[in-house]
Amino acid sequence: MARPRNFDEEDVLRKAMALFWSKGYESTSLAELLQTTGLSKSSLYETFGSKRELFLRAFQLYKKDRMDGLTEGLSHPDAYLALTNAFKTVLDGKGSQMGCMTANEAIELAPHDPKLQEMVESDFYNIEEVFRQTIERGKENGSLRAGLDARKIARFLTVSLQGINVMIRAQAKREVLEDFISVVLEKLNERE
Amino acid sequence: MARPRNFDEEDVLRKAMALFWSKGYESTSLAELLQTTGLSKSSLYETFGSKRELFLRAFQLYKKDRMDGLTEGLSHPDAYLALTNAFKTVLDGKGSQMGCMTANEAIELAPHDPKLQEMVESDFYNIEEVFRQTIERGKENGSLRAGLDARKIARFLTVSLQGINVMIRAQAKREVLEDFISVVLEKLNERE
DNA sequence: ATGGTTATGGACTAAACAGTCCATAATGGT
DNA sequence: ACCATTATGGACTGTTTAGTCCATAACCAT
Repeated sequence: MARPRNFDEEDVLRKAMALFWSKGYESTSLAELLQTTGLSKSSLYETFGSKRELFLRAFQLYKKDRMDGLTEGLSHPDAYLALTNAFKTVLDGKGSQMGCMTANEAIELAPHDPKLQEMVESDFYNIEEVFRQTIERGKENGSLRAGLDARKIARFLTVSLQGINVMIRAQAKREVLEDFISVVLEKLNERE
Repeated sequence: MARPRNFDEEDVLRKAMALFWSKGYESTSLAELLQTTGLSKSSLYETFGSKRELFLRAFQLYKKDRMDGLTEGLSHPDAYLALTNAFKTVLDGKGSQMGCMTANEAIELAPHDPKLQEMVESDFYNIEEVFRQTIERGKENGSLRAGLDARKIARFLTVSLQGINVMIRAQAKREVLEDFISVVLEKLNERE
């Protein structure tokens, strides 16, 4: 019926995501987006409408990808092992150098962009929730001590993760992050 | 002998700092800088050379100001009280909404700008050091338990602070941060 | 008060920016 | 094979960007 697209939308979104993730929104130019996605200007505008809309869709995809990864990483029945593993993965995972796109946008865009503030906030809340559920599960099956305040510890882990993301992006020494994570994880073990 | 400047250099730097702190480097235009400092273009370029050099000087001033504030906040002889107070101050302090400029630049500029990476890294190290010294002092005068690993806990506090800065900029609910800080501070109290 | 010196307003530039538009290319159904 | 439809390359636009430059203004020592 009509001429077909010669690109895959999700593929393009992932390439755009990597760029925005690495450089931020403002510092990523349309020219760069065109170059790394391989799209022409018309195709990009026809398909996504504007730089901002492209960004929003890329960011949504990031949130989904990351949440899927986190949920899967936390799926181990032993909650302590699950959480330990999740935190250690952050040091060597895919976006090891780039930190977390949500943390990046929390700093770059959230303060002056209500829409993004909301997207960032909801992502942080989702992270808190998946941590909380993991902790509840651990309390139930005995892999974490019963006295833990699940919500409080979940918030502790969520904010801790953002600290790690900042340090990663600043290229902090590995030992600093290892020390940090080891102290964070002690919180899950200690007797009161 | 010659026509005098009709502005105070440090005053201008502080105004520029506030702008860069709030909006980041790229998103702050020269036009805005001129408007809020009141300088003319010629004066700004004559005095500071370029947008980047102005930014660097503003950032240096920020680092100095903040380190002075932190050192003073930690001067209380009781190290536990000193640290408690320092963390609680972050919630209501001056740049309450804007987070920490160093954390902001860690995310915006450090990954692609070696000079800034270095400035950010050294700031984080200085924070770690002032925490460490406070902890050592606490161990000596009995306000903290002797078993603490000062460097490790100092790193824990440093990274924790960056987590808080991200959340503040994302306008996280106060209770989330209060929960976080309360867990962080427990680390200073607990028996092993 | 005049001259040497620096500060400053404002016109100017070149490049980069996001975004628009249209003529043409490529397709698949008939 | 042709038509209706959508995709695309590339020319084009208006704005904003950081930065330059020069003629003039303001000052202070003499």
